[in-house]
Amino acid sequence: MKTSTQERKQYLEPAQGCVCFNLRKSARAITQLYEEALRPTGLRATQFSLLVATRLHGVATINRLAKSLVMDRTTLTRNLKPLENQGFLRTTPGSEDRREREVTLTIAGQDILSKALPLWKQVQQQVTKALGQTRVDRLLKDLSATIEVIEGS
Amino acid sequence: MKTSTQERKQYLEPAQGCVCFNLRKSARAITQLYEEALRPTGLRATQFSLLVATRLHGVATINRLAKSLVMDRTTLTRNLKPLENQGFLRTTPGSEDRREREVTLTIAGQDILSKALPLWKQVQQQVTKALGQTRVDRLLKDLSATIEVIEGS
DNA sequence: ATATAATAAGAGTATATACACCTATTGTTG
DNA sequence: CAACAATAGGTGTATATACTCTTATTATAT
Repeated sequence: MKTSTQERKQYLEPAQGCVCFNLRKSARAITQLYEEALRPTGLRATQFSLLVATRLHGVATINRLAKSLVMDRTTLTRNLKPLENQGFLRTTPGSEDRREREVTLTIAGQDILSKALPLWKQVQQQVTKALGQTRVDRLLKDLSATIEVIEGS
Repeated sequence: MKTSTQERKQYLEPAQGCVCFNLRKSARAITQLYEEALRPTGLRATQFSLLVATRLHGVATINRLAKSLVMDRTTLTRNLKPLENQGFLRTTPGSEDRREREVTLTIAGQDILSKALPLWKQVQQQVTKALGQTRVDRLLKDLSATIEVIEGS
C-alpha cells in the first residue's frame, strides 16, 4: 500500500487526540495494575467495584445499581453472575415490587471486601504517589465532567 | 444487614476516588457516544481505532500493534478477527520472520475508514466543544501520564 | 551442526460490555 | 374491572479483554 505523508497525517489526530481511544487505552492499562493488586482476593476490578457499590447501596436494585455505575443494565446482570456463583452477592425478588430484584452483600461478600480493601488502598496510594495528588484530583474531576457531558447529550 | 455510618464511610473512597473505577466508568460512557456516532459505518470504537492504528503503521505486526495500543497481544488477535471477516484487514505471514504476521488495510478497509473519519471528527468536536479545548488537552495529557506511570511499574 | 533458549503468535477459558428482543409485573384509563 | 401502556428485568448474540498454555520459528551456545 502506497502511503503519502498527506494521507497518513489525517489519521494522527484520530489516534493521538481521540478522547474515546485514549480513555479506553488508559482504562486497560490501569485495570492491569489494580487487578494485579487485587489478585490475592481473586476479584477482578469490576467485581471489586460492584461489591463496593452494593455495600454503599445497602439494598440495591438492578436499575439503580446500573445507573450509579454508568453501566448498561444487562451488563450489570451478567457481571453479577460470577459474584453470585461465588456466594458474595445474593439477589432476591423485590418485596414491594416483584418486578425488581434486590441485590445484597452476603457475609462472604463482606469478608472478601474487607480483604480487598487494604489491597485497593495500597495500589490507589501507589498511583496517587506516582501521579501526584493534584493530578489525580484533576483527573477525577475531568472524568466526572466527561460523564456529565455525555449524559446530557 | 445492619450498616453503621462508620462502616459505610470506608467504602466511599473506593467508589468516588478510585482511579480505576472512574476511568472504566468514563470509558464506558464515552464509548457509547462514539459508537453511536460511528453506527452508520457499523464500526465499533475499538475497530475504528484498530483501522487507524493499522493505517498509521503501514505494515504492522501483532506485537508492535499491541504495544502501541497498550492492548494485550491475545486481545488484539481476537479483535482483528471481525475486521478480517469483513475484509477490512488482511494478515499475512511475515516475509522475513515467518513467526510474525503482517497486518495491512485492504481497499475496503481504506474505504470504510474514509467514511468513518468525518463521523469521528464530528463527535470528537462535539465532545471538545462541550468539555472545552483546555480540559480536553489536559485530560489527554493526564491520561498519557497515567499510562506512563503504569508502564514504569 | 545440534541442543537449547528466546521470540511471535494462536487456542482455551472466563469475565466485561451492550444492543435487540422477550417476559413478567405494575400502573393507568376508559 | 378489563385493556393497554409503562416499567423491571432476563436471553441471545456479538464484540472486548486478558491470563494460561501451547506451537512454530528464529537465535544462540557449545
